[in-house]
Amino acid sequence: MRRDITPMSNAPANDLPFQAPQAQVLFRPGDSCPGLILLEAGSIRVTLTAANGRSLVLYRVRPGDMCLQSFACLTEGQHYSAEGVAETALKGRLVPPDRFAQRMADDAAFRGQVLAAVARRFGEYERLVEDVALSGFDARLARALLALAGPDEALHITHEALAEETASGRAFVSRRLSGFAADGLIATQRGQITLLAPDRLRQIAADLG
Amino acid sequence: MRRDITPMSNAPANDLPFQAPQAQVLFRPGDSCPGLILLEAGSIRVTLTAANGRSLVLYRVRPGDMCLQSFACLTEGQHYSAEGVAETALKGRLVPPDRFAQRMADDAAFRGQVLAAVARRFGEYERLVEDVALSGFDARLARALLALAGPDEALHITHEALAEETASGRAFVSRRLSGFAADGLIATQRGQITLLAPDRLRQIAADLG
DNA sequence: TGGCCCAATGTGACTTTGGCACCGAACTCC
DNA sequence: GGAGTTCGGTGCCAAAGTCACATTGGGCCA
Repeated sequence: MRRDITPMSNAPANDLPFQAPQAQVLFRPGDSCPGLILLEAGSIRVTLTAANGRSLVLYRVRPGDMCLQSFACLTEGQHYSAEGVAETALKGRLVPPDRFAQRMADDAAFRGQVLAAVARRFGEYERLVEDVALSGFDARLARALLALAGPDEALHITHEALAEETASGRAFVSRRLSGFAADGLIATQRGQITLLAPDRLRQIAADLG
Repeated sequence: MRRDITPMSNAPANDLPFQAPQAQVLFRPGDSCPGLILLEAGSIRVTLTAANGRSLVLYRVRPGDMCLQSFACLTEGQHYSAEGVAETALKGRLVPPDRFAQRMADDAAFRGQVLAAVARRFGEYERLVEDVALSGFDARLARALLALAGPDEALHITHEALAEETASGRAFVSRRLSGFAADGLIATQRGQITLLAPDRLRQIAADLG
């Protein structure tokens, strides 16, 4: 394990409880893997950075889900290939590599849970590829806004961060947000965006034609 | 099973042998899943098409590998989300859903094989996302040329097909190929491309800066 | 309060990429 | 050798991404 994820002392034999503060870097490309993280509370953001310096958000791990970046490490003895950051304070459990192999063999419920998570992640990767390779930018931006908005239809996020979400550039995000605002879809303040017409955004996100 | 993949009659109890001719469509989005394909010979091309009509090649299944499009179906009872086509004549085995579940539970070697394949596919998805979202076009094109070239440093492929490989448009592929040819990197004839300077192509494919 | 600093945003100019249309060249099949 | 079809080249324009620089808003501190 790396970068002081804190194992708690009264851990049961197989699942090691852990927690991490917000903004903690959980793993970086090249790190070896301490085990499978089962997340109980918080959000992990997994980011990929290319050789040329550009980067984007691959996916997020939410409570009840597991961090499958660890998966390749656990089954193939590989290393992490992306970066994971705690978006919020985290609480969860850590299944060490040997326990992971054992539970995959013996524990049908655990196995089912892992396979289901793998299947979901495959689906999300497909959607991501479709998003970045086949969708128009406005659709991608609208999807990001809808996905990141809270129940109050507002987001606290900078244009810079939105650019990383949409695999685009900050300047272009600014321009398109201005466009959205001019169309009455959103209202922008510094560091905050409010969705005024989520239904019309959903229509843009559908991206036909 | 769909579109007349041909199960052979003298099949052993659990793995159903199958074969398919070249250009056979193995599955389309929405199809339900007949089982896990273990490929012994040939190549399956898996293609994703978006609502707006654009499409790209997600990955290929090669001999010794398995078609994990089936995976989500087998573990979650979902349906295919992409299209699979036999690029060449295929030979392989088909593990039906119930046998799949059983072997995942009982057969450690099989389970290991599946998990390894899953881990590999995750890696390939990451590379694909990096390719289409973070790389410049010339790097993507160079990678496609290198990946698809035979041992004789030549490819038989149309610009149209290269456009689908690179998630781009045919016209733009033509233009950039002309550029590559002008730089002495490749030679083009109708329906064929010869790599003249694979090392320089690899350098472009590395895409720094 | 006023000044300062810095992160966040707005904008002009330019490059790269993608889309569309149309043309000519090359191949195929009679 | 003529017709039809596929493939590739090119002009033109729109979308997307980049870079540089101006501007704004907020927080912080004397």
